Amino acid sequence: MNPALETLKERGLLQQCTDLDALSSLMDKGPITFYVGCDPTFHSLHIGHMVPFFAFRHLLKFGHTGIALLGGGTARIGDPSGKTEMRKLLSYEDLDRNAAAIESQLKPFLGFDGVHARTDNNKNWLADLNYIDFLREIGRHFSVNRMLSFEAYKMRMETGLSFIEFNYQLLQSFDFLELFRRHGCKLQIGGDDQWGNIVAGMELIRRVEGGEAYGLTFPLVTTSDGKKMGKTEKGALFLDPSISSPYEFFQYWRNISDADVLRFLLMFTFLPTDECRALVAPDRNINDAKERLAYEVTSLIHGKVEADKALSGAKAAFGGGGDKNAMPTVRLARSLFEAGYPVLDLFVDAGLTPSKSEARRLVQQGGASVGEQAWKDEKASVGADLLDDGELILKAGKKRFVRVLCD
RNA sequence: GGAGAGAUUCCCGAGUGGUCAAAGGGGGCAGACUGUAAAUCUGUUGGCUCAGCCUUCGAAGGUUCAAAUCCUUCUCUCUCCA
Repeated sequence: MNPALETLKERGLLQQCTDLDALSSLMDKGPITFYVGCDPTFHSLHIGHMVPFFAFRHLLKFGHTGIALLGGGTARIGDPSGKTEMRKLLSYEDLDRNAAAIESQLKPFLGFDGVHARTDNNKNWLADLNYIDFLREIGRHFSVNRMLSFEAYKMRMETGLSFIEFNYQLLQSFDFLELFRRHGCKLQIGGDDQWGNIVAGMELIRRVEGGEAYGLTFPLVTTSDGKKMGKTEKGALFLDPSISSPYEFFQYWRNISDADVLRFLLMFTFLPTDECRALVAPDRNINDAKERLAYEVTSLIHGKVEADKALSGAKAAFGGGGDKNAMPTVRLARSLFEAGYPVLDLFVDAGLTPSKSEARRLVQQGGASVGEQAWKDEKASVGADLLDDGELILKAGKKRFVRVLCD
């Protein structure tokens, strides 16, 4: 098999391919152009979105040319694949803003140079489409019977599928066709939920242009307990540091299940395969592997400086040395402590708890610590005497720490 | 356009005049067990000046000593028919 495809396979980034043999020999002959799409439905990507972009980088490394397609046009509709409900329609302004934000998140990761890696936005060709022309030229190639048989729509057949969403597949197929025409793009990669859309695009290219194109999907990333990673999940881990701080980001990876470590090392880092396997060997401490994973991914997304800080902060918080300065820190006025800081207020102000009621619960359930000491009395106040050199460590539960700093 | 059904706390989903801050499940949080893991068990899960009070059951009015529960109007969703 072609080495690039081989790499994707051993990295767990290959779920299905429309014609693996043919694609492999095509890629053997020389660099090809591929694309991956991403709809700007929010102003930040989350880690689940990154899987295709890891594959993107692998393919770049093998000399292929990638296009990251921002779905400024398709996002006006919303992809129904795998969703239970219609997505809220966003304003064009929001979509433009989101697309710009996402592009700037991808830039450092993919290093768009305009030659080997570039972006495009399908708004460029979708926004001003003429409906009648589109139906004549593109719509006639789609069989509704066939579309209805796609797994992607099954779920929505239960809850209802609007016509606008039903068109999504045509638009995505049209994207593929456009990229094929404009840039000779012959491969679309994406999550496995995109299979139907990808196949449809491939077929459209064959019908309209008589061209050969391919599709390749990655497994949908779930955690070993079956939860969807990122995507619809609530506690999605975003790339935007103002939503998910680098420290939180690091901790997410540090705390994944044992069963996921190898898979995630392969998927979300560029460590050599052998090294990934060695890290999880039975004679090695699995926690070291998690730490390495956390460090590597954080470094890829937030940069080495932030990764070092997060690692150091985590060590300080969990008692493995490290640097306290790198722990999540909150500044509070010393005078508040001198006056006696009610614990509940303190926990809220430190951001460990969203409300005083929750702070109260935390204390009552024995999850609160002030300066390494369990704090039992919800009514008591924290005085300045507990400050150690203007500093105080607060703990909520076992994993959430904040270092309070007073001037 | 016609006929029905529905909108409940983060999500799903009970509740049909007071005993409802609202069953149950999911998720979250905390405790025990551990390895900053998983699984399991336990507790907890609107807010506050917390044995009390305040705000929540699509929106606005109304009936009542008392409404998530009854009436009116409105908004939205779904199903069936045309």
